[in-house]
Amino acid sequence: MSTKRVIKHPDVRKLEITRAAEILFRKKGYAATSVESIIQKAGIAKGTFYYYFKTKQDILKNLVEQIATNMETYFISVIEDNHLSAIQKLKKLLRSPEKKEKINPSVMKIIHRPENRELQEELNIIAIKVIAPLLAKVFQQGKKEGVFNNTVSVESMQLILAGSQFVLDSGLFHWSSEQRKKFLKELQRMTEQIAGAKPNTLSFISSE
Amino acid sequence: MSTKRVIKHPDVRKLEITRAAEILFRKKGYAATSVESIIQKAGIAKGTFYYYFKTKQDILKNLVEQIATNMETYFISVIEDNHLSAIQKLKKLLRSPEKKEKINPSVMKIIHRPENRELQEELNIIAIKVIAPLLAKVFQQGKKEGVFNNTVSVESMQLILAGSQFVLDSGLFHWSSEQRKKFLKELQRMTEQIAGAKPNTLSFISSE
Amino acid sequence: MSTKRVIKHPDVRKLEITRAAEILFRKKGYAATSVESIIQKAGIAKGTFYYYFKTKQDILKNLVEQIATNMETYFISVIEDNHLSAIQKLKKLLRSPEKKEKINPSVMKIIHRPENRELQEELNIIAIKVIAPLLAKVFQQGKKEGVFNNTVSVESMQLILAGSQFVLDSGLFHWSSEQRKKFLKELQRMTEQIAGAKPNTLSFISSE
Amino acid sequence: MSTKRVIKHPDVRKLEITRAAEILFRKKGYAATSVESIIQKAGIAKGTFYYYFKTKQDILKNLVEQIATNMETYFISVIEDNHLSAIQKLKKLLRSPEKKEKINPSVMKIIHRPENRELQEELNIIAIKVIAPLLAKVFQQGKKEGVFNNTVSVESMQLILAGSQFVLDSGLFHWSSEQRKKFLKELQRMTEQIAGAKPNTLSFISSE
DNA sequence: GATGAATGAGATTTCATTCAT
DNA sequence: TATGAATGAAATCTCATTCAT
Repeated sequence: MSTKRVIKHPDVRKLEITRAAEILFRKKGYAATSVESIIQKAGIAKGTFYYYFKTKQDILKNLVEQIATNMETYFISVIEDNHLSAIQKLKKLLRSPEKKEKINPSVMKIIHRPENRELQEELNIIAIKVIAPLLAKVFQQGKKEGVFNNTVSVESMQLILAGSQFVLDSGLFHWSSEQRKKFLKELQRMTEQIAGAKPNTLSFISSE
Repeated sequence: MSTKRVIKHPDVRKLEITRAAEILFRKKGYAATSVESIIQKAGIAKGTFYYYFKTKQDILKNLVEQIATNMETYFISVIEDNHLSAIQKLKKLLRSPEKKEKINPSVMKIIHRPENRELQEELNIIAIKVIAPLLAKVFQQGKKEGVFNNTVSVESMQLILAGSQFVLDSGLFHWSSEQRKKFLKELQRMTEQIAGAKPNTLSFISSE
Repeated sequence: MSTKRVIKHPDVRKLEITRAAEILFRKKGYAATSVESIIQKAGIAKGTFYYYFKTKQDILKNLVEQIATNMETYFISVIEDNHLSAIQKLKKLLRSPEKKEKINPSVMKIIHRPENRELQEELNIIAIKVIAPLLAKVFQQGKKEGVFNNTVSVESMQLILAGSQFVLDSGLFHWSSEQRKKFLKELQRMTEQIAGAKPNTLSFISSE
Repeated sequence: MSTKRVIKHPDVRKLEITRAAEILFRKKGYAATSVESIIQKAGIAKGTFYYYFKTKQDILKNLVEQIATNMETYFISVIEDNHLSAIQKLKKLLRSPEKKEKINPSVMKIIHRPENRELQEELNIIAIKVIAPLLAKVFQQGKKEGVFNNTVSVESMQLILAGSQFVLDSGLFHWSSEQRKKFLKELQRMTEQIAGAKPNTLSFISSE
């Protein structure tokens, strides 16, 4: 029954466990994911889990911090790149595969639940409070570059971001791919209207 | 010691239990609410709960159906009222106290969780699929009445609805009342831009 | 496997569980007694245990309070009986079978452990702080009745009580019955010396 | 990150671990002290602990044997010193700082617990069986020297020893310093009465 | 209709111990 | 000698659900 004891570098092991947990959290939610299922997926013993994480909550907190840091770092790195135009930055930030890896809406939902209230702060900061202002900055740059006519307020940015995330990325709705395309097209149009851009300036939004 | 057995009309009893559950679900989430706490709040015995509801899930399903029906009925009643202009209808639908009672974003969140997957359909129908198209209809009426210049697509409506709900009504963010006002103002402006309305046509959006 | 569900009066059930726990606590100590073993001895399911007691600690606390109350009540009842002489009271208090049932040195030891620190107060009150003063009172009565020549201070009483309890009743030593007799004889002599009584006035101390 | 591997003389290392364990056992009890906490206090790795001690029990056994040997050696060395009078010996044995270091009531309590039954014998020998008889011998010497009138039986000695230890040195009671003084005074008086000594012959008992 | 005692599967967590390096 | 990652049995506790009354 018992497999041989395999020793790995702590960082590797910890990452493996985190990955296993992440997958399960996304699939079944935090509460419905048992530590038992995590260790089975990770191929470790119960004790190993608790060697790396103090509690089940702890692994969630880890996950969040990781994502938060990743996201912010990535966004800032793009924004501070002086070689890029506003449009180029938006492309990178909104639809690039790099971003896909970092943002993690389902984990956000987990965290937002009242029983994880202590972790909310963290998320307030990233998703809406950090990312949206950073995006608003890029739109400002766009206005300077003459590609947008309006100033986009941080609040508008937050509303748009939240809306698209909830409708498109939350996984709560099961849209057909046509419906999805329609949504992205409308999102593009809305954003162009709000920013005062010429039609199709932001066409990359709707091309997945 | 033991409380007297109190016999009530089944419908009354059932409603009482449902109300107790609703309050707790909103406050602590579905998973974190124990049947024990529900019966305590409702002032009944364990067995009584299971006399009225097959399972814990069952009471949630009940709650959803109830809300869904209430909401849809209310929206349709307003929309079908031929005496009202588009603006009047929007006022009633978006900011009236009657609506406040019926829409229930926290229950929606409960339901949307993966472990309650069977209940999602229901909510897809109401929140985004039913309400948004109904609102889009009213905007269409508004265009006919000459108060809006653009057609507002169902999808835009859904994005705006989702965004405002998530940011403002989810209870996940703790905005100051000024920030809240700023959001509502921006929401108003965004909606006016999208609908192609004159500034302040939809001022009621930002007057709580 | 599963036996039929047997429903009993809560008081009866609670007492049964308490008794089972008491026996195991005495035999193996508090820490070494698992809830599992308690429920097996009591013939109940895990849940039933936690239906009656919030935690494992809780049943210990219960036990203590029970003993404390019993003991004090009994001692006071004897002391306030005006028909009895000091000697008669001491007989009743020190060696009667009624007392045997109430005092419970092994539970006292459990409680005195540092990890149960919160429960110590309780015991300070009974064993040393309550009982010893009550006994000292009886010795005072004895002096008035002319059977003792010395006043016995509360502190002396406490030291004697503690010593005899630790050596004889703690169960930590495994004395032969002769050794035990010798101890009781010496305890008798010591007490007589301290109280200033004629030899064998307190002979009942050494006659089990 | 990882601390350098420090190599020490085995005896030194073993002593360090033993000391760490002793402190923790006294503070929190044997069961409540984890091997983890011991290695942390000792600044070593898990494996190192198990290199020096077979099991957790093993370190306790070590501790006991050490204490037992120390104590007995010390007592005998004092008793066999022909230059000292009985009173001088008692002074050394009962209240000297050397003794303080060697006797160890809290470890005794640990050991006396039922789950450590195998270790009890050891302690029966020291605390009550070895020390008390040795003290009784000194009282005998005192009688020969004319300073005591009565023979003090081993059993009386054991009762007094146990009582004073339990009440005063167990740490289970939190006496004020006045109460403590009162106890010592009464202990002195009791002992003098039992030994048949003139008042204040044993005054050193009550002078800490 | 209503009660609440009883259930038991399963969840989280602890910790003494092992073993590959 | 020394390390610390890995183990897994066992402990405590939760809670939706059942059922005799």
